[in-house]
Amino acid sequence: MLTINLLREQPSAVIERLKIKNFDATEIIAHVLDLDRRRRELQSEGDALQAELNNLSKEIGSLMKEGKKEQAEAAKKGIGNLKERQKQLTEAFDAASAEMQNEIIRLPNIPHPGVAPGKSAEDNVVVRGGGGIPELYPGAVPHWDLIKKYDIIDFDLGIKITGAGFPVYKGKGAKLQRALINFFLDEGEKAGYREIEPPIVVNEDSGFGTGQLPDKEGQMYHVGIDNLYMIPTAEVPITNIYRDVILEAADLPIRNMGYTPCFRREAGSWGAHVRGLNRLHQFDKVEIVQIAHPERSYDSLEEMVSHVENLLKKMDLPYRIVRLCGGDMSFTSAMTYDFEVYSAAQQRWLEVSSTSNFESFQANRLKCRFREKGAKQTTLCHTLNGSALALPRIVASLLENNQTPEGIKIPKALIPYTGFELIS
RNA sequence: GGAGAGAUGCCAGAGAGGUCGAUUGGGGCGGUCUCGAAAACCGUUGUCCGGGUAACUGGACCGGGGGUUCGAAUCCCUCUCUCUCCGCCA
Repeated sequence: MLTINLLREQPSAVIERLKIKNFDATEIIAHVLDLDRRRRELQSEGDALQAELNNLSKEIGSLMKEGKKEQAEAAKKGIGNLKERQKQLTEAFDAASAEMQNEIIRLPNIPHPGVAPGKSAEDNVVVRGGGGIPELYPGAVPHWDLIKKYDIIDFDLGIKITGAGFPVYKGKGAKLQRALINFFLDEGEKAGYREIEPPIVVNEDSGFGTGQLPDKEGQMYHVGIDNLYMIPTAEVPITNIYRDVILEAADLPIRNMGYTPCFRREAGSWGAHVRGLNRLHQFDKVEIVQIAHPERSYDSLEEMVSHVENLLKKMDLPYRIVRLCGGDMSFTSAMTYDFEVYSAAQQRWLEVSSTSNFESFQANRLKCRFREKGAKQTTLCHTLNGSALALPRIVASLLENNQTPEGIKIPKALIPYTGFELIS
């Protein structure tokens, strides 16, 4: 959520920069500023009235104390009208505030000046890449065939137990999951992240804090009886640790990470290119989250990008890093890097991580602030997060890229974690 | 799940219709003393929304929401959470 101060102070600059996201904010901002003006007028009038009422009450109080009953009763007489007026003012103020809030919430985050304009993924900027595209042997097949051949991931069994998109990992398939999670967490710890094991269902306030609610409730599984939401990403609980918190500047940046299963309904997004592990309702992910000083949040972003890149290098996966153009960025992000690994048998790039700086957009909703040493004033923090990493597509490309006639070779860095070198 | 108790500022804890943003203690910060530190003493210490260049100033906030009243931290209703006992249980 953008701050009202920014909209007040530089409305035209906001409109200009939101064009990069192909968003025309002209009308919304005009409406917001109008509501803001009205709201402030109403508040001034309401506050003055309240001050008058407070004074009258105090007078009545002292009259009562002095035993001047009649005078006190007389003073009560005029109050009725004032209270009627106050009721009107309060209602008008609440209405204007609520409407303003609803309008502001519709505005996406402002992209960083470094974000390129563009309409779709076609316009994204490839920053760099690494790892050679492997030459597969003639009998190579996509991962959805490999998992059957080696009986390591079972979609049909998942359908029986739960439904489509809930795979069952078996034997070496299950152990590979566990190995990847431990590998990612250990690497994260080396990079200075504190490990968190959060709840995987959250309340409404948390959903609102990171921006899943009120808009995207259709994308989350909802536990109706207790009004809780199953998390689509560990970003939600881990970032919400800092909801309604005032930090010290010296505490920043804060680096947390956590492994959780993630649940996504993916309503309406099934179709071509989502076979096998490419898109699931439940998957495992290690998420890294930083709370940063506004002046240094892009250092944090670079640091996170290097960390993710390092993971991909260690697993010898062919990858590329892409800076998303305005049109392909999420509503809440100011700058996003996507990491893609090449899936040799599918012959396409698969997104395995999205690492973003949200600047103060989430922090404003979260009320996550910090204070400079000695300062009285608080300032919104910047929040960042990234997948490091999401498992399914990593598994897909590991299986496809490393397949040989003898079986699937496990990358060296993972062998200490799997305890085996080959899936055969 | 049943019964009871409770929710106040960074923490502990007063406060039970009138001047309470809230006694007091601890902690933190600043100062005096000291070569320095401790102790002691003095001072200070929340958040949010308006107005004002500023000094300053109006309003709100005592778990959330609603009500009674001229006036509520204090009374009533409701929700949430915590604790104790009982039951159940990984």
